[in-house]
Amino acid sequence: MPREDEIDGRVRRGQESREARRAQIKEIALRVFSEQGYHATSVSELVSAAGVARGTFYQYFDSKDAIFVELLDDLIDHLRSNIVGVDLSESAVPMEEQLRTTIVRILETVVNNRPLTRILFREAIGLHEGVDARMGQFNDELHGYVARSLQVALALGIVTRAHVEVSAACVVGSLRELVNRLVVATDEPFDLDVVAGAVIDHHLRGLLPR
Amino acid sequence: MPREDEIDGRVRRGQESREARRAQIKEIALRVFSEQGYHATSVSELVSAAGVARGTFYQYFDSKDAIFVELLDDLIDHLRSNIVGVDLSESAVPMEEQLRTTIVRILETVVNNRPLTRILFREAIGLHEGVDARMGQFNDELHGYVARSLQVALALGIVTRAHVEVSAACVVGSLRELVNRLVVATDEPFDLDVVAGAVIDHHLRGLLPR
Amino acid sequence: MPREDEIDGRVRRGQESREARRAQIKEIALRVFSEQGYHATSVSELVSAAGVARGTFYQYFDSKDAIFVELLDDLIDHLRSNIVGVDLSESAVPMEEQLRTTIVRILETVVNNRPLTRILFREAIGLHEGVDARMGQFNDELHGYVARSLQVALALGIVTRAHVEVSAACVVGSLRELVNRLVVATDEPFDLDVVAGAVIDHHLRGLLPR
Amino acid sequence: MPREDEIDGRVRRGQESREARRAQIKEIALRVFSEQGYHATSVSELVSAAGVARGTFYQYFDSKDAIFVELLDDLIDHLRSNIVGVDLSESAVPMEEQLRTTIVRILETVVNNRPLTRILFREAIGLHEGVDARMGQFNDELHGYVARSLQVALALGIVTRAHVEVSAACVVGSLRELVNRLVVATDEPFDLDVVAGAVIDHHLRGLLPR
DNA sequence: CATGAATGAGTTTTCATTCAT
DNA sequence: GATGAATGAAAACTCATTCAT
Repeated sequence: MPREDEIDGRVRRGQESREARRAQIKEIALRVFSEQGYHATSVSELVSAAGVARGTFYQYFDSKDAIFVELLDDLIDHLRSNIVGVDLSESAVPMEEQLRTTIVRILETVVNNRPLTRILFREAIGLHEGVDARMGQFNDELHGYVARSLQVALALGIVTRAHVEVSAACVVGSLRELVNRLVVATDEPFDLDVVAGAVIDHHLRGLLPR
Repeated sequence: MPREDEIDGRVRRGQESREARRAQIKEIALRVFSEQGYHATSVSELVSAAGVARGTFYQYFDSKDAIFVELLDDLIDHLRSNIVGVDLSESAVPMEEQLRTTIVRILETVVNNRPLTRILFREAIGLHEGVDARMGQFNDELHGYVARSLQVALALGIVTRAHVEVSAACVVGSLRELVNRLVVATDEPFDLDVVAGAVIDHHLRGLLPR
Repeated sequence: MPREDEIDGRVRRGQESREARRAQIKEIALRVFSEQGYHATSVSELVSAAGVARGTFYQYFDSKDAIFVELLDDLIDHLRSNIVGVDLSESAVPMEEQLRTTIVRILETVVNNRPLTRILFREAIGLHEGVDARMGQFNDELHGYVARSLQVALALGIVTRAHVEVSAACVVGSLRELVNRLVVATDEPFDLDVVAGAVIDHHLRGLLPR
Repeated sequence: MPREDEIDGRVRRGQESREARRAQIKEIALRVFSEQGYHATSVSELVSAAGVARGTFYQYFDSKDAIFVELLDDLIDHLRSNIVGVDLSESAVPMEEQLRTTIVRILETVVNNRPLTRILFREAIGLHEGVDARMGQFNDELHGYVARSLQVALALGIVTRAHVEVSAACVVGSLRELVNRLVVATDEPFDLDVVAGAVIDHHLRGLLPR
C-alpha cells in the first residue's frame, strides 16, 4: 500500500503534466490554425505538428471544434477584461486619458496575441454557431458599452449632437478596422500611443478644423 | 443541310439559354449560400435547388469555389462602382453633400443586395485564397481612396490635424460596422439619409461640443 | 429538347439499373455478413466484395446498420407471411394437416434463405435496438398466434390440459431450435415433411405411450 | 532479511488480494456487461466502475474478450452441473419426478443468475469464436443428453414413437424459449414448479386429449 | 448539352491495449 | 503490483468532381 504523499505526488505530477500537455497542444494548434486557417487544418496536421498521437489529442479535447472554440474564448476573455468603464466624475482622471488607456490596452492585447487575433478576424465568422454567438456577443458588449458611455456623456454635456447608435458603431468599427490593418494584415510594429491618440482625436474632434 | 440563318438562330438560342441557365443557377446559389453559408451548402443542394443535374452545374462553373467567387466579385464590382472621387473644386457641389451621396449609394447597394452582403461579411473571410485577396483588395481600395481624399483635403486646408492612415481606417471601419449592424445582422429597414448624415457628422465634427 | 419517351426511357433505365445495383450490393452484403458476421464485416469489405466504391454504397444505403436491418426485415417479412390462421371449422382441412403445412412453409423459407437465417440467429441479437425490437416483435407474434390458437382449441375441446403460455413457448422454442440445428448449424439437407410430422406428433401426442 | 513465514504470509496475502481483486472486477464487469451489453461496454467503463486503473485490469485479464468468456464459462459450468442423468431403474424415484427436479434446478440457476443469463441469451451469439464454440458445445451437450435419455427410454418402452432428434430439439428449444421469456425478457417472478410441471406434461402427454 | 451514378481521397473520431513511471 | 497517459490502427461516413450514356 503506497504512502499518502506518494499518491499525492503521483496525482500532482500527473495533473501537472496533463496541464502542460494540454497547453502544449493548444499552443501548437494555435500556431497551425493561424497559419492555415480552421478548415484547412485537419486533426492529423494538428497531432503531427504537436508530435502526439491522434488519440492523445482526443484525450484532451473533445473535438477539433472544441479546441478552436477554447482558443477563441481565451482571446475574447482577454479582450473583455480590458473593457473598463470610463469614470466621468470631476475628480477622475481626464476622460480622454481614460479612453486612451482602454484603447491602448485593447491594442496591446491583440498585438500580444497576433495568431489568435488573426484567427478571430479571419476565421471565426460563419464557422460555428457557438463561436459566432460569442463573437457577436462580444461585439454587442463593446457596442453597448460605447453607446451607454455616450449616453452618459451626452447627459453630462461632455459630448453633443451625437446619434448614439451610429457613433457607437463608428467607434467600434474603427477599432476593428485598426486591429485588422495593424495586427491582422501585417507584422510590422507600430506606435500604440500614437495610434490610440489619433483614434481618440478623430472621434472626439472630427476632421474639420475648429 | 440547314440554312445559314437557321444555324445562327440555333447558336443564338443556345447562347441565350446558356446565359439564362447560368444566371438562374447563380441566382439560386446566391440564395442558398446566403441562407446556409458556404460550407454548409453542398453542391447537391445547389443543383437540386436549381433543378439541374450535377453535371450541368459543372458545365457552367468550374467548381463550388468558382461560383462563390463569382458571386462575390459581382457584389464587389457593384460596390466599387459607387466609389466616386470627391470633387473639391470651388464650383463643385459642397463636399459634405458629395460624401453623403457616396455613403448613401454604398448603403443602398448593400441594402439592395442583402444576401450577397451577408455572405461577404459572414463567410467570405478565411474561406478561399482568391476570395481573401479580392476582399482585401477592395478594402484597400476603399482605404486608399479615403486616405488620398484626406491628403488632398489636408493640402487644401479643408481638414486639419488628421493622422491620415488612422482616420482612413476609422472611416472605412465605421462603414463596415454600420453595414454589419444595419444590413447583415438585421432585416429591419432604416433611414439611409439619417444614418449617412450622422456618419458624416461624426467623422467631420467629432463628438466633443464645438 | 429531348422527346418525352427518351426521357422516360432514361429514367426507366436509370431506375432499373439503380434497383439492380441496389439488389447486387444487398446480395453480396448478405453473403459477406453471413460468412463473417456483422461486427467482423466492415463497410470496406462490403464495397470491395461488391466491386463498388465506398461512396456508391452510401448512395444506396444510409449506413452499415441500414443495409443489415433491411436484410433482416426481408427475412422477417418472408416468415411472417407464412403464419396463417388455423381453420378449426368442421368442414376445414384437418387441423393436423394445416399445422403441418404452416411448419413446412416456415422451414422451407428458412432453408431457402440460409444465409439470412444464419445472420438472424447468430447476429441479430443484442446488436441494434431496431433489430432487437423487430425480432422480439416477430417472436411475440408467433407466440401470440400459437397461444391464441391453443385457447380456441381448448375451448373447442380439441386439446386439453394445456398451460397455454408454457405450451406456446414450447412450440415456438421447438421451432427455433429446429431451425437452429437443421438450418443454421449445418448445411445438410433434411426431409421437411418428416421433421414437420415429427414436431406435430411430439407436441400433439407427447412422448409417453398412449 | 525477512523470516520464512513472513514471506509466506506476504505471498499468501498477495494471492488472497489478487484473487479478491480479480473476483471483484469480474463481479462488476458482470453487472456492467449485463446492463449495457458487450459491445456497448468499453474497458473504460469497466475499470472506472471497478475503481481500478486500466493497466490493472490487464494484469488480471488478457483482454475484454477474455473476461467476457470467463463470465460465460462460469454460467455454463453452473448449468452443466445441473444436468444429471435420469435413473430409470425400477427402484428409483419416478422418472417424471427426476425430470421435474432437473428442470427446476436449471430454471433456478438461471433465475439466480439473471445478469449472466441475459448476456448469454442476448449477447453471446456471433460475438466471438470461442464463445460461440462454448455455447454450441453446451447446447449440443444438452441435446445429446436428452437424445440419449430418449433412446434409453425408447428401448425400455417408457416412451414410444419418438423421432429422437426432433424430440430432443423440441425439449431443448422449449427450455431455451422458457428461459428467454421468463428470465431474460422480464423480471417478474414465476412459480418454478408450475412451469416445470407444465413443460413435462406438455412433452410427455402432448396437447391432444387422451 | 444534359444527366446523375460512380468515385475515392480525405475527414473526424473511437477504444482496446501498452508501458514508462 | 498499480497506475493512467499515450498510442495508432481502424472504423464509418462525406462530398466535390468526373464521365459514360
